[in-house]
Amino acid sequence: MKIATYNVNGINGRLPVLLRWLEEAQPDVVCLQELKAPQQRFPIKEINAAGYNAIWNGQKSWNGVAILAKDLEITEVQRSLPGDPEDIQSRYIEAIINQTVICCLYLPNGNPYPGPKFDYKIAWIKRLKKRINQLIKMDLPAVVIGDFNIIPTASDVYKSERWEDNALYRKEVKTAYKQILKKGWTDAIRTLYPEETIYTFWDYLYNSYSRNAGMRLDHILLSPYLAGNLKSGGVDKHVRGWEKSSDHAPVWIILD
Amino acid sequence: MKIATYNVNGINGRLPVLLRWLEEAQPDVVCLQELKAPQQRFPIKEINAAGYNAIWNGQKSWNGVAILAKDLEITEVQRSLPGDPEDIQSRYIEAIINQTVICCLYLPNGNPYPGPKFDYKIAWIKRLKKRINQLIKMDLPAVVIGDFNIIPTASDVYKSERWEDNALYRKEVKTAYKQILKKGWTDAIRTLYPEETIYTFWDYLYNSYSRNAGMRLDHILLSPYLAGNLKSGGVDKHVRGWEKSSDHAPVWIILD
DNA sequence: GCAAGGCTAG
DNA sequence: CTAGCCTTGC
Repeated sequence: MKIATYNVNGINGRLPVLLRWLEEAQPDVVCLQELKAPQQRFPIKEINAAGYNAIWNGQKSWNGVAILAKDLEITEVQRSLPGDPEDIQSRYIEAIINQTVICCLYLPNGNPYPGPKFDYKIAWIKRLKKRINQLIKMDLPAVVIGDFNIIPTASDVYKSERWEDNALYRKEVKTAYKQILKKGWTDAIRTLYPEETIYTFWDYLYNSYSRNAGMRLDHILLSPYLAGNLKSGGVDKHVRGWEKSSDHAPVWIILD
Repeated sequence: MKIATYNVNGINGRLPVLLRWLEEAQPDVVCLQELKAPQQRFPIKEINAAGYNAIWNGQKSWNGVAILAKDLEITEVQRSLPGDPEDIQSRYIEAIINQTVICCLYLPNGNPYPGPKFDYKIAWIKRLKKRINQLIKMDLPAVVIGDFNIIPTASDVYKSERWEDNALYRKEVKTAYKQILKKGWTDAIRTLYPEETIYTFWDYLYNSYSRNAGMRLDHILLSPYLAGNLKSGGVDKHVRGWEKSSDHAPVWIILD
């Protein structure tokens, strides 16, 4: 089973690129972030025509997440991250597909630091930990996947020294990520490539992509149940170079 | 010499359509209206690459006029319509090309009627008459061409009875147009096709184009000196059906 | 319905 | 830089 994540940065503006990549990559399951479209404006017709079922959680202008699956039933489990009924941002959707729990997330960016947006990010991570640690406790086959807006280590960003006070790289955030791994989650891409420089995001500004001034923000975490099934994985970096591309590239793994 | 007018409704958004039409129609002289681009954002490089010289009078967001010519020298005569130094709208540009005076105009729409915008339109027409009647008095070969925002007669609009109070069809405006013709200007398209229903504009709304609910707003007037040289002319109506088209279609004549 | 610009967020 | 939304004008 090939499982991928792609922050599309606008599902409607990105549709031609998304369809082109789906056709090329043929993933079985795809988690999308930053739909930037209200629930009714998700292009379900075109997604269906490409051979995918989908569930999604839209929001006007910002955020929005979706899970797509090809020839597999999608059983929706959660449409929001438990723990804060006041939180109305569409950043989380969870489903069972092919006997595997798929947790698709778009974690808050948190900038500027310090401030309420950073506090919201930290609180959101806390809720996430609670949710996903339950999955481990229940010994379920689970994948936590999406745009974490977290740069895990200095190797995951170009010129890390410039990012110390950025919410993507603040020590509170890196610590939280480490704690998640410590509970038993496997960072699939880093496990496959322990030493390589791997980025999943390049800013639209400053010619970041051509200078390869990127960062690794999009992650795929495997529960202990699944860790041994990891076959391969990677970043479809070339997609970032396509005309009208997102600022993120798709990330994928294959589980057997 | 083939001379055309085309209200592009945004020169930058319309560039692919404009270049496609230039390639297809091969006009020698083209007058453009509604550039909707400041002076510095006119795509002169692409226009040059298509084989055209150009002069233009840009304005941020609104209006804007240009004259293009292929293999012909453009001698700019006026960058605004004389008679009101306070008028800063970019609606007029005049040049001599191939020994012919080309007056390219984008006449004010004038809606809503009544009101200051309508008064501005009437005042603008008065200034125009003054300018172009001088050209006749001097017995010059001259073409007054562009988007007049005037529906000359009931035959020039779908369901004329609905338009009596619209600034495009108000009697003051129709009367002014008739007065212009009376001074000796020849409405080239109407002269070539005295009886046909000919439209040059179809609103983006209400499926106007597919219902052919249009109007004739773009005109080419010939001075007496040139009237006998009119060979042929027409409206490139099919261009209005192209993907991402303007709401106007190009209008052209051939003079010998 | 469409284009531009100004806004906000990244 | 880029997307979406809002406003303005037609």
